[in-house]
Amino acid sequence: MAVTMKDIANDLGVSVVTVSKAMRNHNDISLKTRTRVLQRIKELDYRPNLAARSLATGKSYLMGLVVPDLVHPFFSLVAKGASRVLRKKGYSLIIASSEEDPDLEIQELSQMMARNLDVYIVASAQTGPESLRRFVEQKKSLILVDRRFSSFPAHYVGTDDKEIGRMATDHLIERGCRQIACIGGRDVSPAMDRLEGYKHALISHGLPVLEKFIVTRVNGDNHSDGTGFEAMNSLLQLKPRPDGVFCLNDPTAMGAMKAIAESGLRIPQDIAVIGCGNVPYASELRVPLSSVDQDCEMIGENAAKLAFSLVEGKQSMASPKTILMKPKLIPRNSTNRISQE
Amino acid sequence: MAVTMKDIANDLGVSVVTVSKAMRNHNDISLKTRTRVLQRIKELDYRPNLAARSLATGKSYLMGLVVPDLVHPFFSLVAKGASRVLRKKGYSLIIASSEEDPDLEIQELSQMMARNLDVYIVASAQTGPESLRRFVEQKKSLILVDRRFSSFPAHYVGTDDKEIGRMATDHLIERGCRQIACIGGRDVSPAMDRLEGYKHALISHGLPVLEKFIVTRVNGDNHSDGTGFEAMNSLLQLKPRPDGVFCLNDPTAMGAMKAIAESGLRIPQDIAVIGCGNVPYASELRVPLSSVDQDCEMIGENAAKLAFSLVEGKQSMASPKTILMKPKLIPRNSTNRISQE
DNA sequence: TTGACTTACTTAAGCGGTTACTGTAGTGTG
DNA sequence: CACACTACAGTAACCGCTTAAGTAAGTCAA
Repeated sequence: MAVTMKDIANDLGVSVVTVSKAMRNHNDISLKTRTRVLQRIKELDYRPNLAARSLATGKSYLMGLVVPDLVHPFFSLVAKGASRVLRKKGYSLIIASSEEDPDLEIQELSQMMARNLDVYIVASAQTGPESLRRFVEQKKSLILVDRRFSSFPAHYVGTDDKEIGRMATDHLIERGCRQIACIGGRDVSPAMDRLEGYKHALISHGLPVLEKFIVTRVNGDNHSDGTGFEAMNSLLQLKPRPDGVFCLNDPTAMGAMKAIAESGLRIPQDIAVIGCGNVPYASELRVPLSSVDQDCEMIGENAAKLAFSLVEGKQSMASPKTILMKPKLIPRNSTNRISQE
Repeated sequence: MAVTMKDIANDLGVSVVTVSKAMRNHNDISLKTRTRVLQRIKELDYRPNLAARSLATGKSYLMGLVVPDLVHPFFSLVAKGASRVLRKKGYSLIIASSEEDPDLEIQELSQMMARNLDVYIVASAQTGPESLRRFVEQKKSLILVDRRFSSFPAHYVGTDDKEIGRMATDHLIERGCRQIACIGGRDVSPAMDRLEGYKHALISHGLPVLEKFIVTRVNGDNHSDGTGFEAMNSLLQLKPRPDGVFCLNDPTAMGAMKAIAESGLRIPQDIAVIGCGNVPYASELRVPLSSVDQDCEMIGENAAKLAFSLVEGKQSMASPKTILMKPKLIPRNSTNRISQE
């Protein structure tokens, strides 16, 4: 069996409580004793049993992260950012993937609740906030990332999605596009907000908002599905054809680019394409893809930092905080119409 | 506070032990009592406190996964596969990233050991097995994935890397390449084995193994670094120039393709390129990349299954098991010289 | 020199479960 | 009808750690 406090206490002829206190720098232990204890701890390579500590303190020193898809770079970057912050404070991260399935998400969260995690960070696949309410009821600390719900007050870390929509659309307009389509997901807050930004940008440039140019699909953010490809193919049938496409995320943009390429049209000369998320391999695609960067790692970092302020009682669930990253335009060849005219 | 067994016991006028036994289908509880207990459990949405259970049983119902880079699709797919298996059995997964730093890896593992995880699954960034020995000494269950160490007997789940090397090189030869270079990592077992397979394939086709055609770098498996790019640039200086390149992994291949493209040469006509790992976006790259698929998810699944057989005592650390996936060639345009002759 | 404080440590209790042992009806056996 | 047996439930102890409440010795001012 592993070394316990008892072993150390016996070796040194003190009580376990003394060991416990010495270890955690309580101030009613003499320097001499503390030194002896720490010395012995080091010798035996002792590490406190966190399950026991958790039981005694009611804190688990664990945070949970539930994402819809671990393989999507967006979420793995969020995980990486969060992980980096937690590590420094001796916390560990339990990660679960909901595979975009609302029921599975709830199941994973239930599992986590049995472990009494200190904070739950969730990029939710729910269509509404109902299932999440019981968190708040059970006084659990919940932080939403990426996706939020109107009329559900909760801590949130994400990106200024309206700004993303504006930024991407402005960029296409600036590059000379006038028939600008939009492809993306549905029902999730980032998609809705980006779409709103898109419309706003069109209007403020005096361009019409055409419903036929807007294609939304459920789960439009997945590598494996053909959302972008199919949507683009249907857009290519239209007259006039779009000369620019804003894809609400990069995987969709990849599908769209494929469709354009297969139809024999050129990117960006015939149709310019811009995505969002700035996946790490955006520059290596068939045409290097312009995208709007969201600084995913910072989203993770900020979520973790917010998590700590919840644990430490500096923030409460009662007054939800919202942290929005500033998006950043990364122009690449897929919208480079000026130099290639 | 959350519902405890005590609450249920009080409500029903029985002892906590009865509740505990009923919950876990012990056979010395009457059907009637069991039903009442389960009923009440459901009503109150009770979930046993896993920290307490862990303390009492010595099992944590947690498995740990340490990978060098969570954002690399290979490892996130492994995580996904493992996660899927664990979920079904009520286990959770603690994931940590070592960022390819051996010290950080040890630190993360120490953290995990404090939680008494049931099994540790590691894609190690160590250069040797020394630091891992203490696991075996402390009788911890350890499973290595992807990378292993000679002279360190441990459970291992990976791919038949020599076969990968043979397969990729054979493919290039079959496509007419005769000057075949190889770019990849160093010091890690997959790289060494694939290189061996590469040499073996050349030899068995009567082709010479030229050291100048073999470029190895430490940490050659990272998106952000320029290993593939730099290595390819140096290869392009050689006379005769290689007409085919086997990159030990896809990110390296992406760098190599970039270098080739920038030099004005064509893929695959002038130089064919094949990678390994078959990243999800391989088909969307500037030239769709031929690759050798490793079935990463299955690696994760198998590691998790092996983990359970360790937990259940069906396997022991004393007789390490090795599970190798069969690699699969996925030809794409980057080696498509026949139809484009 | 005595009571009031400190300082440094210990004892007791409990966190929420589990396991091993005990006890008590009811049942069947010879 | 005494006996052993089975079925069911309860009691006690413990997992390793923390917190709160002692306690004993030393320090100091009046």
